[in-house]
Formats: sequence, C-alpha cells, structure tokens
Amino acid sequence: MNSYRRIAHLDMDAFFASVELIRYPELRGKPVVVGGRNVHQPVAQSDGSKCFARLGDYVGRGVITTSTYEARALGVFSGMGLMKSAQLAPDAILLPANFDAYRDCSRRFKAAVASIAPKIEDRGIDEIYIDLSDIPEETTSLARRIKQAVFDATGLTCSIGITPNKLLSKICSDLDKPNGITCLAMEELATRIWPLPAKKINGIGPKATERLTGLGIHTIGELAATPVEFLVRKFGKTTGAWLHRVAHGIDERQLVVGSEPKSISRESTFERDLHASQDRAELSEVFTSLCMRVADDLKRKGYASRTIGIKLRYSDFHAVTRDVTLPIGVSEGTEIRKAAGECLKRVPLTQRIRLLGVRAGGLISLKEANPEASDGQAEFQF
DNA sequence: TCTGGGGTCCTAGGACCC
DNA sequence: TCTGGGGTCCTAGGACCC
Repeated sequence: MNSYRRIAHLDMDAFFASVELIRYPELRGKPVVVGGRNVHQPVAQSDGSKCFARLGDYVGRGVITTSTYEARALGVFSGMGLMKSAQLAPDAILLPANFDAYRDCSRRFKAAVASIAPKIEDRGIDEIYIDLSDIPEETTSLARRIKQAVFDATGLTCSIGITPNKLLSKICSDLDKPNGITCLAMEELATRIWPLPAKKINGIGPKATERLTGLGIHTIGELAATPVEFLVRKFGKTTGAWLHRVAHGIDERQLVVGSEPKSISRESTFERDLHASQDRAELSEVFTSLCMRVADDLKRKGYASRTIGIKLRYSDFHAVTRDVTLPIGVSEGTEIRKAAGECLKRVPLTQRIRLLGVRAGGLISLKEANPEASDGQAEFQF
C-alpha cells in the first residue's frame, strides 16, 4: 500500500475551440465560440478567405459548448444561451460543433499520455486522471514530458495539477490555465486551497453553494473551520462528513480504470415547443428516430438494455422521467420503441413539450442478452 | 432572448422475498 | 390481527459533471 500517492489531473485547454483553431488558424487571437444548431460551416470565398458565421446573427435555441479565452474575456462562457451571449459579443465567430474531430483528438491525447503513464481514469472527452505514483521521475519534469507528448500528438496545450489525491489535483489543474503545471503538497493546503471559493470542489454545485452561502460559508477554509457536527446537522451524516473531509483535502479514492457504460441515451430539444395532439406526427417521428439512434448506439457498442426510459421536458422547463424494466435485454429499435411507447402513456401530456429523450439503462453485453448467439446456454430446450 | 446533450451517482419509497 | 428485520429490485426525481 502506497503511503504517498502522486495523482495528476490533466485538462485540455478550451478543448473544442482549440481543435477548431487548428483547422482555422486565421481565427487565432479572435473571440470564437462553438455551439448552436444549424450553424453553417465556414464558406470559402472567391478571394480565398472564408466567411464565418457571426454570433450576433444567431437565431434559435442552444447554448455555447466552448469558447476561446478571447471570447471568455467578453463574458461569454460554456453553458450560456447563445441568444444571450450574442448580446455580449455580437462580433464573435460562431462555429458548429464537430464531435467526430473532438473524439479523434481525444483518443490521440489519451494515447500519448498512456505511452508515458498507463494508469489513467477517463473523465470524459477532454480530461483524465493519471496515477504517477510508480513512475520514478521528478514531478515537474514528468509533467512537462506529458504536456509535450500531448502537444506532439494533437498540437494542443493542456493544464495539469499534481497533488496526493484526485480532489486536490482537479482543483489545481484549474489554477494556472491555460498551459499550466500546478504541483501542491499537503502542507500548502491552508495557503493555496483554503482561500478558494467552496464551489471549486468537485461535487459542490449551484445548490450546495447556495446552502453554504446561506450559512455564511464562502471559502474552502471557512468550510474547513466549520465543526463537523454542525455540517452533519445541516446536511446529513454522509454529506456533512464528506464536506468536512474535502475541505481538509482528504480524498482516498483510487483511480477507476476501464469502466463500462451504465446507460446510453439520446435526446432532442425542439426548435419550438410541441403539443402532444397538435404536433402528433412530428413528435412521433422524432420519438421513433431517437429510439433507432439508441438502438444503433447499443449495437455498435455491443450492449443490450433491460431498462428503457423516456424523458420529457415541458415548456416550463420542468422534466419528468418514466422507465420500464423488461424480462430480457433488448437492442432492436422496434423493441425499444414499443417499451418507450408504454412509458409515454404514463406521462401527462397537457403542457407543450420542449424536449424528448430516450434512454437505455441496465446494460448487459450483447452476448449475454442473446443466448442463442452463444453456446452453452440452452439448458431448457425442447 | 431563458436554459444543449451526454452521462454518473444518490436518495427514497414500495414491492417482494426470506 | 399485529408485526421483526434484512436484502434486492424497481421507479422517479434531483444534483452534479463534462
């Protein structure tokens, strides 16, 4: 058992936007945002330059997926509604998301890191944890080498935090962005971590931040100074104890390597809110198409699902879910459509609908789900 | 002019079984 | 005719993350 661990968190800098800048180097230094729907690809003009969509011209629903640091300086961040951000930065360039390119780039940066340090936990398309404990190399030198490997593989920069655990490394990778390296030892907790706002802790989101603020707790240091009994009284046993631990920089979690997906889903927000009866045909078409896409994803990844569910978001943004567990796993679009259709009957349909989604949970490998396709499964045959 | 799409994990109540 | 706990599965909702 390791008494001293060395855990890195690596976060790609403005990932989607940076991938786009490799494709369109003429946009470097300009405010650029990625997002929206029906955003036109850049159009080549007769003089050889390209015509890009302008954020100020955008009409419709949608949010910013990523923005360059120049765009962030104008106050537009990921998650912000595009129509709202258009008010703040009308002249920013707007590019449509190109997920295939991002996934490809993601695979390349992860492979580059794995060639140096193979113990990696995947945390999505643009970040990973790396366990460096068993690598005999000085920390900063190792971090530089990893960053160089990522750059050589992708042309992109990243930021790395290295500390004794995942909790602190995640905080630290964000402290010197972009293109930074931040190492931290436990002795530096009070000086470098405690002054930060509590919401910098992974797992303290908007709701928890609001509750803490209501208790007069703003920084991680203030949280650390709060008696654990008080936190347990206010947040319950599990959460209260957890808040106390993380504020003191304590996190014993190991890296999770090679995890399997738990669910696969597809959802779609409509350009305008639809009515169950008036827009029946349109809704039905989208619904079936979502089921088919889930079926495609399941088969491509080699899973069948025992629990099929739906999600509706109404025009007031309130969401409901319904699901059903089947006796056997399914992966055919028609089977998913049938189960999802049963779920739909259990949901109120008076209000207009903003979003429709279909989810497949309870995943089992396709081989287990299809006994006749494998051998040794036919105990009860006539 | 409101608020995307893909996920994970947790909680809590009820059914059901031993 | 009142009454145990424990365990697991199912369903719904919600917080949070990238």
